[in-house]
Amino acid sequence: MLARMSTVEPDEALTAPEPDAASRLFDSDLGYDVGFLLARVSAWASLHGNLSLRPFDLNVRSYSILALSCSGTRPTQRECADFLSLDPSRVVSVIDELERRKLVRRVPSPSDRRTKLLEATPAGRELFEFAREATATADRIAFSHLSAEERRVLATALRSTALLID
Amino acid sequence: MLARMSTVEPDEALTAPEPDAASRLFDSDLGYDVGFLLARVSAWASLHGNLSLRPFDLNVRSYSILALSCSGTRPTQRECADFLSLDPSRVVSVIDELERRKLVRRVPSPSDRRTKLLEATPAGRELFEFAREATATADRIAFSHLSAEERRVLATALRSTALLID
DNA sequence: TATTGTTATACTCTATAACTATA
DNA sequence: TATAGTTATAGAGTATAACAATA
Repeated sequence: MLARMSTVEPDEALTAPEPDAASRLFDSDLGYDVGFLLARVSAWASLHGNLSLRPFDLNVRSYSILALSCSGTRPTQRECADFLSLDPSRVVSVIDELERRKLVRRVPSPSDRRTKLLEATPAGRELFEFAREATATADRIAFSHLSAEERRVLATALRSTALLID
Repeated sequence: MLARMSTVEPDEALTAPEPDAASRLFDSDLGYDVGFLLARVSAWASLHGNLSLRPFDLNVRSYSILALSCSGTRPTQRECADFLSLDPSRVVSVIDELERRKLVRRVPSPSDRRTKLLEATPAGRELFEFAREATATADRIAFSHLSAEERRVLATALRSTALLID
């Protein structure tokens, strides 16, 4: 990313694109395909999300569960699985790890003894605040080439789309 | 998606959100996290991309290779692997399948006998045109809740981001 | 010595099914 | 009978390493 930005002269990039493969192939139909672009940007965001969460011994998955635990809504494990499009069996191990680290608690539901409500501990909330700050900073840098208005439209467009799909 | 749209009264959705988990959890920090939203929308786009490509016996991966083969730039397998962030060993089997179906050809490079250039056959180009039309239509429907301007900004923001990352 | 395409292998991740305890 | 959480297992998907041909 930075390598490309620093080696390409701005006006040269506009008038005489580099002859390397990436530039050539980005001129193909695929380079304008929203699905392809989504996959590429999403994979990159996930990669760098994991990198920025590494100092906290978290990844995008455990961070997501922690975030839901901090939401104040005390979601069930099933709700987390549905919301994150994960199999319930895989949510178990993530929570196991978070609970082992005393970041979240499984609280028995008062109304249904089968279900367990998820709740962050004070330590979990504290770690989440730091982690959230770190990822937010990383995101700001990652999308710093966009204008404030473009970032706003991108975020709202993604959110409204995510709300529609099941 | 459609189920949600049809069961929620518009004004009710604005004034009194449903008490179900998805709505509640979408109000959490995670529901505004660009990385999370990207992952969710991207996964959904991939799923429905594969569905719309099924009539052509393609998936998003083989479609991508076919698209690059139709670009007129005759990319090498290595270039395809780099551009699609795939391991070269996995590109082989995709091309094997496309070549078996006589949709693409491996053309020996005149300048380097190690490399093989990728080229679509007339049949491959024809199939690609149909497939491209189908996915474009699916995308139009998938993002029909966005205004033309929002779609434009979304596409350009994703493209400029994808161009920056390596 | 490095690189392209290829093959074979090992490993991780994920989906599936089964189990318990509740409802 | 159905559901929440859990466990175990099987399968798919992926990364890794090694190979021959060529640069």
